[in-house]
Amino acid sequence: MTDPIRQTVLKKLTNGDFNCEKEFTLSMFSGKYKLVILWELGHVSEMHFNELYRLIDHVTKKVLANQLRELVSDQLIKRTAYERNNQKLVIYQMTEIGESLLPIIDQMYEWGKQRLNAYQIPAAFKLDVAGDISKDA
Amino acid sequence: MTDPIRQTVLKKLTNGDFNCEKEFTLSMFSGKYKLVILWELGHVSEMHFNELYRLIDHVTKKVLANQLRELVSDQLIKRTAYERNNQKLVIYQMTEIGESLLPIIDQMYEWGKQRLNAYQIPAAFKLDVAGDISKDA
DNA sequence: CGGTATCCCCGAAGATACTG
DNA sequence: CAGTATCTTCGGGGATACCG
Repeated sequence: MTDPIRQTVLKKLTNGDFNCEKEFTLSMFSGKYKLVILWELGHVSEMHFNELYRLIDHVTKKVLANQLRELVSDQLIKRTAYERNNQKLVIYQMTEIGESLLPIIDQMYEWGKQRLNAYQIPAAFKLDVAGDISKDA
Repeated sequence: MTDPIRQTVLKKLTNGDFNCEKEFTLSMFSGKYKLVILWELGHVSEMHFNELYRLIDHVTKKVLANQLRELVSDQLIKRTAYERNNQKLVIYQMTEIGESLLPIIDQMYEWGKQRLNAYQIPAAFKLDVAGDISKDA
């Protein structure tokens, strides 16, 4: 797997499934948990599989593994395996390319926050969000 | 239908299906043709249904109607029906809220362009893109 | 710890035909 | 012109169990 861009994406490109480069960008983070993963990895230097697994509500290992695999093959994050005390460990961390995406994600966060505030979203949601990395209480 | 936010989105909000406000933002344009629609409407003052239909490759009327309906109910675009010479006409145009999303879409366009250039995407795609509203030839 | 392997489901999108 | 109405397909994601 030396492909610079994920196979499916390439296929879509050649098929003309993307109308434009913005759809290409969209495809980078359109998986259900990709934004959270990028967000979290954008705030710490590294993370283990199970850390992410525990952090992200309701995700299954299979799906998480999948999202991570795609993010890796899109070169937004990188995976490093090593060993300590006969224990196999793996860390995930952002690449530069992944980091270059963070400003966009930040803007998405801000836009959503503005918009949700404007409509007084039910407390149920606000509680849920409190678990996320938001500075304001 | 006086709902400020689309039902499905609202349901997801109350269910806690969104981990964060960035996922909410994502849901605004994650339909297959929403980015193009917003992009096009962002560059002209208004557009008819069939103009969009002809402009967007491979979309079916059903799907286009669906995407438009959701964009309307998310208040990103607005729909106006009127009559001329016994002909029913409809125009779609951006709302202020929709326009506030354009900077993000622009950034997505730029990011994708950078990234695709870095990998010399096949000419087939570049031709496809040429049909889009891009200033550079 | 860091994943696979199966089986299943559901909803978005496609194909095609029709309408006021 | 601006859509509906059906029927079908497809694949991302969920549930659960197992593995080195």
